[in-house]
Amino acid sequence: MNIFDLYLEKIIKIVTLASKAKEIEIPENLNGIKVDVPPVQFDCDISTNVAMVLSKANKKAPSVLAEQIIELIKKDDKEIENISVANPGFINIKFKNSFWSNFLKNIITNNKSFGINKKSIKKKYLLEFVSANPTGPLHVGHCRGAILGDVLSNLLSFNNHTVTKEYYVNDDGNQILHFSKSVYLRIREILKKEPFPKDNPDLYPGDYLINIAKNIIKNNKNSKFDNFEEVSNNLTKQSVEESLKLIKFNLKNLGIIHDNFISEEEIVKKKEVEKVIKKLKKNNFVYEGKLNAPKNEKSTDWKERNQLLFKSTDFGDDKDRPLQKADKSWTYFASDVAYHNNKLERNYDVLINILGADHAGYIKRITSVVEALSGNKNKLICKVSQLVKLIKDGKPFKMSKRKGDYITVEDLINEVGKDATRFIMLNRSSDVELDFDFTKVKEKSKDNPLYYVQYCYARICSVFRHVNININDKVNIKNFDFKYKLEEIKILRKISQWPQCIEISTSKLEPHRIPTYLYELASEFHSFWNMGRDNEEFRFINKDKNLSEEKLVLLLSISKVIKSGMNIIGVNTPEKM
RNA sequence: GCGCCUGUAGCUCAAUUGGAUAGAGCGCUUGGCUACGGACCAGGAGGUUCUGGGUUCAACUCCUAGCAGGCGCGCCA
Repeated sequence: MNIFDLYLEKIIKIVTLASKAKEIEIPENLNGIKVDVPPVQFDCDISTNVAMVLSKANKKAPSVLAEQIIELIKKDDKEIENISVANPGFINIKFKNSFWSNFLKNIITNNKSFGINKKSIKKKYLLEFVSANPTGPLHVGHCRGAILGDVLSNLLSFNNHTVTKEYYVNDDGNQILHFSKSVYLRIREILKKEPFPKDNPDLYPGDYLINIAKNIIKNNKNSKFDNFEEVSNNLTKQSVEESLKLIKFNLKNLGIIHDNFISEEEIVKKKEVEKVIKKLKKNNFVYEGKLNAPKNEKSTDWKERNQLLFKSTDFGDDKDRPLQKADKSWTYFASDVAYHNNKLERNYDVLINILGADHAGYIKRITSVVEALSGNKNKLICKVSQLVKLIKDGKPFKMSKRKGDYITVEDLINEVGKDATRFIMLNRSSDVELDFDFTKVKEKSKDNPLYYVQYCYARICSVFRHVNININDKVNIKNFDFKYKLEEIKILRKISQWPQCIEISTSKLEPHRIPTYLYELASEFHSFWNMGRDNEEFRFINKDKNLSEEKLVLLLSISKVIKSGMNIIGVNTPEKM
């Protein structure tokens, strides 16, 4: 039940009817009309700008027109206690108690669907996220995008869309070869006591490779590991598998489970790259040509050559993008083009990619390809998550792949925990860089907004324990005819805004609004709770049984919204803390 | 040089996709625990929303020109 949508429909209906009766003029497009949350100082529940939008067409001052519309609304609606005009022409509405009683009754009986956006058309989404190279466990840098993707998936599913979560495994190309070579050298180190070359920047120095090497030795007792070329194929495959094991373990610890893992190598092997290039060629999006040297400092040794290019400049990219390397093997981009064609062939309505900030420069070319292949500019949405700045002991902490000293997801979960990690990573818009202060999150965990929200839920559970009601049971309420105090109405207003929070988070793919909302709701609750300290009237458990029931319904609705929101962001709501 | 992101209170950030007197946390400061859980609450101080111009009933939000910071800019993935 979205009361803002409800009243928007109502108001549009009222002005449309009035225009038919020649009482007021309306323009063709009524999109500007909105029903919104009024500022707190007005003590009203909803507010509309309808008079301001229609004032031009009626050649009347907004405040004058507003008075006229107020009369129309009053005639139509019996649930309004007070309706008034505020400068420069807003119409503010305050509901009767009965409205809120009905509202609560509605959300308690339909608590599972409260917040779902019922207007939106159900779609099939493909969400690609993480897709980190399978060369080792995940580190903190991967975390933010991983959590963002997972929560977007939850959010879309919550709104009854179909979502497939996919991980693209880059198990082909030079990096994988270097990785496999590193594993080989670790194996030699173990079997033949040959020291691992520490100074080769192409190799992967991390200690986790030793474990991977050990596992592979265990599984290949007959192999001698005498010649890299001989074992390379098999070894690469097994090394990637070992890496994926680590990655899946990390993801599971974060509470993330993908539906599909798609292998780049498989796509290349199946000649899907050739297939898609043929398709693009037919439509003149691929040609043989030369590229200019890139305009950065390290482009001194640039050699111009003829090569296969995708015409991404047709779609607004800076330059056309190469599909083939000098040795005629495919570029990363080429196989990614094939992968995206593969996605398109699986008939999804919308494709979403979650990328780290360091890959943002890649967006234009890949959206261009999807547009070229599908003819639809909005088929692929790329969402960027900005960097996480790690801070330890008040100082920025730089991770270095060369030294192998980076913080893994495992370290993070062990130190901070899944819930705190998810809540903090989500608490900010993905467009801004995030400060992740280790020492703070660990030491001062009481200042963590996660606990503030969880504490709200735990307190509610504690009340229910006192009256011997299981909070998860279906609660039978006989009487819904309650009289609410202003402080309680403030909580009800906040609850009524939950569907809006979901709607905006979903349409903009911005889940950070959810933790923000939950914090605000929890704040309303804690504030009310503390009023019961001085004044028994405000306590939830009361000698007057009817009064207690009224409060318990209110509490229950808060707990339902908190739980629902925490479910979406994938964080627990313990009943005791 | 070009592209993307950011610029809001001392610090870290919100702001319902253009609304009314721009809000929180931390920090500073004054107060509140014999309680339905103090992991909490109430109050105070703190603002030229980076700058200039434009669009309109209305701009933190949109357009434009700048300034500052971050990220990226082979045939690496």
